[in-house]
Amino acid sequence: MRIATWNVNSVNQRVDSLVAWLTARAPDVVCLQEIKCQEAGFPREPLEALGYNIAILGQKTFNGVAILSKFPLEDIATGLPGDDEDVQSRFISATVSAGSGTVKVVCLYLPNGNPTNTEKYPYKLKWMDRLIRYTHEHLKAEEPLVLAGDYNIIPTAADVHNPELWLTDALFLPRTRAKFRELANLGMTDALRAISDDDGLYTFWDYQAGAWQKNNGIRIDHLMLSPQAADRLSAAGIDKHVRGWEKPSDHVPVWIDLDF
DNA sequence: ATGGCCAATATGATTGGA
Repeated sequence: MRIATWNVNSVNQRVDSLVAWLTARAPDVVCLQEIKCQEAGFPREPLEALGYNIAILGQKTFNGVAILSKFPLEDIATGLPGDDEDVQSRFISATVSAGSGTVKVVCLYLPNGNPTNTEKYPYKLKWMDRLIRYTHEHLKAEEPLVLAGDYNIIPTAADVHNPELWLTDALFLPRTRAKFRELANLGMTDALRAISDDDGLYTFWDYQAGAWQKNNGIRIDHLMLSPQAADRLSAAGIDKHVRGWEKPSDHVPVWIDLDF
């Protein structure tokens, strides 16, 4: 089973790229972030034509997440538990069954957290605490679980082209990275790092200041795997070339293969 | 952080992104 994540930065701006990429990479399940539309405005038809079922948590203008799956989507749930006041559309989950196995897939869009001297950074840290609690609870099932999405977290200095520039940024602050390690230490495996220790593996290049041309990137899109999912991991990759397409998102797709 | 961007909005300037 191939599972991918991609922050598309407006799904309606990315339909042509999405169709081209889905056709070439042929993922079974795709987690999309920043669809930037309500459910009624989601471009269902071209994606359903490729054989995908779709679960959507939309929001006007900002955020918004969706899961595409060639297998039926069951037990769809929206919203990360732990804060009834949080109305931002950043979390949707579903269970996917292939013939030979079942996996729970979570699609998440973790808050950016900048500027750090505003309420945005505490919101990010609290969101991470909620994600850690959610994961802790769901790991008790001892089943394949994949947390895929835009984490807005640079885990280590090996995941950024120029670490010095990010030292005070919400994506790279010690407190942010410590909470990411806390998630990992529950027993979640960073799929890409289980496959490769290479430097220069990035998933985001800013639109500004020629970041793409200079390869001034960061790795912030991740698939975190429960032990039962990690034991089935056979491959992982970043589709970097997509950043060079016409009218690109600033993020590129990341994918894994699980042996189901 | 930023020279340089991009997307959405009852739009033509502002907000948010990372």
